Amino acid sequence: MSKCEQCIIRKFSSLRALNKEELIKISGCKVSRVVKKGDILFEEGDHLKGVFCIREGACKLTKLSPNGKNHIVKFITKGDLLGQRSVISDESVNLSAVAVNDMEVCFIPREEIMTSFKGNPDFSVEVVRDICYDLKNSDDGAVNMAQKNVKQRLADSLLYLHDTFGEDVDGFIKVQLSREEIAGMVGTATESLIRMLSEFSKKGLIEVKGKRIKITSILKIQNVSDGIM
Amino acid sequence: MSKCEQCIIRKFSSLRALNKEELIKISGCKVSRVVKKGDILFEEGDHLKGVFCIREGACKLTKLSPNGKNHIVKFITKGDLLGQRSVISDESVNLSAVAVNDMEVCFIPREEIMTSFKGNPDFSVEVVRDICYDLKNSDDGAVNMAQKNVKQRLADSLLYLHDTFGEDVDGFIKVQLSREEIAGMVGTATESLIRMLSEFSKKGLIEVKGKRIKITSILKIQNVSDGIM
DNA sequence: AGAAACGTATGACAATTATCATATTTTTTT
DNA sequence: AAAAAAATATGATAATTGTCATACGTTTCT
Repeated sequence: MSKCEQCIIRKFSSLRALNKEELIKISGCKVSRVVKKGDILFEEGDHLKGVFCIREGACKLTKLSPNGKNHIVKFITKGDLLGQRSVISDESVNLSAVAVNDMEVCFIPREEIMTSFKGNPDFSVEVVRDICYDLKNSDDGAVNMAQKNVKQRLADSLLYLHDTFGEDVDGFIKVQLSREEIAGMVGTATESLIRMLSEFSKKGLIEVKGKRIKITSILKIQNVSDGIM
Repeated sequence: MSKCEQCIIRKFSSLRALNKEELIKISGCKVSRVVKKGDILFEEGDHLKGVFCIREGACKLTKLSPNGKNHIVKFITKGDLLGQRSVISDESVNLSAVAVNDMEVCFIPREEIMTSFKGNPDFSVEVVRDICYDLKNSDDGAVNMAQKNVKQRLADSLLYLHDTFGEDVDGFIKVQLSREEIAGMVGTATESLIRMLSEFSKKGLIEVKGKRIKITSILKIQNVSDGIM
């Protein structure tokens, strides 16, 4: 089993603020686990006993809307921590986490996180910084949802996916989502989403091959997002 | 000048986790200030040098959408702290704060907050808890914005206002907003909002007297919010 | 291989919402 | 108190988006 000290996640998440002793301690009690595509890490209402480190793969954070649709709030990818919010505030999670591809995750028990949080100010500042960043993004997202139309929101979602997952060798976004899932991100009906994807495709903004999507012109998509059409 | 130790705000915000010495120290360097209705506490992009304690009155947190409309993200009222996020993460604010009525606020310099945050684990846990709570609400809000229609969102906004400001003696919500401001909360055109208010009024869900709004049946509004119409 | 199930796509239509024009009312200013 | 400005209200219409029906293509299962 590999040690936390050498793990890449440490470099990019709030864990970077931990000292050697803390890392060794965590290394000893963490549990590694493989999560298959479609598997559920946790569900709305669950009480988490620790945080997940994503070593490989990605998952979506979803929330069941009152209308019965599954809304994708965001994606958590390699190098991210998952579950910080509810572990530290000691509340049940308000979102479900489902793997969008095969994952490899480590589980760090709540006690370890809290001990470091209370004992290591550098760590607590980093954790809060992470959560504040999420809060800022969430507020921005809410404004976009409220003020933009579906076309603009689709543009936003495509840019977000591109940003989060990057491109493969052919320039396609490195994640495969169903049309229904994308509709769930954008907040629209699946049929409407499909139509809009074809429209974007016809206008040469994107190229679609099955589930794979390539952004042909970031600038043009950016313009759509900003309402310049 | 009154002391922080006796201030009501202390009881309801994360400040309750501060000890006597910390409170006395803060008491000594805080600055009280009166903010008139319509005055700006800070604007998108500003770098805050401390947090505000709201002793009296309320302000709206708004964000200018790419479409040029002012979206109201939330309200901060008596007893709340304002600016924690950006003070602790040491980033510029992403929202503007504008007084919706006359306010009385205290300003606590950044250094005081950070010293306590780093030195008093109880306080840092409370602060994070507050921010986590905001994050949870923001995520929920984003989902509602994305998945609900305008009518449902108006119901949500009315319930939120009722919750946040309470009722006056006649049962009207204790805040007066322009139609444009409410439209900015809901994320719709002002004309659409006005129509929907009349519709709610005709159906007996609310009673409208000028800028004053009374919810006649919380249950019915709740049902509208949930899509039961 | 064939059937069933599912995801994707498209047409037709209805419902929702935005926009523009124009009253009407309220508030502010002079 | 009258005039001007701003906010509220309503009608007409267009644009956007959702819903239902149906067809087509893929995947899955036996």
